[in-house]
Amino acid sequence: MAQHARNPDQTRESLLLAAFEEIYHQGFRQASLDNILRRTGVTKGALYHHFPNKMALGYAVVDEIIVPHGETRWRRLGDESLNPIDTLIEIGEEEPFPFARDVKLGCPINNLAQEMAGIDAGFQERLNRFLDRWRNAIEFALQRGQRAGQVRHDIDPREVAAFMVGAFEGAYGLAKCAGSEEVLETCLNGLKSYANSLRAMEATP
Amino acid sequence: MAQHARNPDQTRESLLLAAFEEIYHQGFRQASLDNILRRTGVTKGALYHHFPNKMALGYAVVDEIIVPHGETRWRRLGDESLNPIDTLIEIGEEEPFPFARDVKLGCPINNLAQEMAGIDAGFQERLNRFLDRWRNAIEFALQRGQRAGQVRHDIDPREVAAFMVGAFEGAYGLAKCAGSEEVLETCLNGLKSYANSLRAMEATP
DNA sequence: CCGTTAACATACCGACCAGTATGTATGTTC
DNA sequence: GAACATACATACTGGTCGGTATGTTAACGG
Repeated sequence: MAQHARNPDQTRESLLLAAFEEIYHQGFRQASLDNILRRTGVTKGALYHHFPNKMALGYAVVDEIIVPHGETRWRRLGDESLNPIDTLIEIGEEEPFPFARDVKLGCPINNLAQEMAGIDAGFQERLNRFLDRWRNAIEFALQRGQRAGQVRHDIDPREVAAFMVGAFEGAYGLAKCAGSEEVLETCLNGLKSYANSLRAMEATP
Repeated sequence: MAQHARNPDQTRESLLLAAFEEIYHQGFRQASLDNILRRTGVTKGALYHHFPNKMALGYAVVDEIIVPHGETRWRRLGDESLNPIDTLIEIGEEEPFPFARDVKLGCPINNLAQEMAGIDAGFQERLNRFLDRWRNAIEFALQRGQRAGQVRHDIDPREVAAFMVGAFEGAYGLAKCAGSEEVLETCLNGLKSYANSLRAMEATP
């Protein structure tokens, strides 16, 4: 039989992308390897040459696709030249993922976290680590803002950070269930108002 | 063979409860009918006597167990003798479900909503209807609070309601992924602070 | 040119799963 | 007490799934 083009990196990459799609639409446990193979034209032998099992493929999707892309969103929070509240609001207004074309699919990270937490420790640890780093990034940015006089001093940065991440993921979750861009807009507007309420009062000179 | 006790109502009820447990732990699609039958001692013939298929069993769990119990939480928001912000804070401090003994299992409604939205219209419609009613209950309570001078007039009740429901479910989602009561506490404290910030300023006489 | 290995391809397996076919015991009605 | 419906029980089916066993082909080092 005609062998396909032999390019291991490319094969691996297309498997990761197809697996991401399948997992994003179906969840990890409902994701079918046969579907992924059908999507790519890769055969089962090739798949199991690159990954020892389904779990490892799932972990690779998280480690190499979902998490790196998610992190680019809040990386900017570390920029000390910016007002952290402005940055938070900008982040909220951006398109979340290039993946997430459709609000009906929700947030890939939240989807997986809700599905796999309590089921598989490997997934849970990866996703929780991501969410924890996200919370920390916000927390540190708010602390910096407090020192710079941009953020109110009567708020607890750790508490606000956890609340904001929760509210953000919750907004995408609600919108997914509602299947509605409008619900997402409404929730995110609420989040934006909240973020603005964290600003330190301008000292009117 | 020795027939079991013939009590159709009881059989149906125990199926619903076992199905709820299985779905709560595994999600609907991963829930195994054989597991449910094993949990109850009910046989497959009995199950399919009471429900035409797995989907109908799942819908019944939502309609007869999950939604009714969820609604008891915010039913109180309609009480006009109470300050709606006090009520919201109290609701946030209550134990969420008698089901939800364990923060690691998350919120049954959110779990199902995230799993089944976009997969099955019957589930999605039921869960979205619930969440929509919840948002409306908060919205109306806030409007009433505004008229009564208990809630600030510079907020949009609809926006705040969506934001709060999202933040609430998001808090349970984060805590589930973190597997941590502490994360839940932190998020809910943030939500509580937010709720307090909605109070109308006391007119100092 | 030969041996070895990486990179696949094909065929198959046992487990599980939703659903069904068929049988049977029990209570109710006339 | 016969007819009938309800409330089950048992055994089985077709399909899907993750995973494996066993090839085969191409590239490459010596």
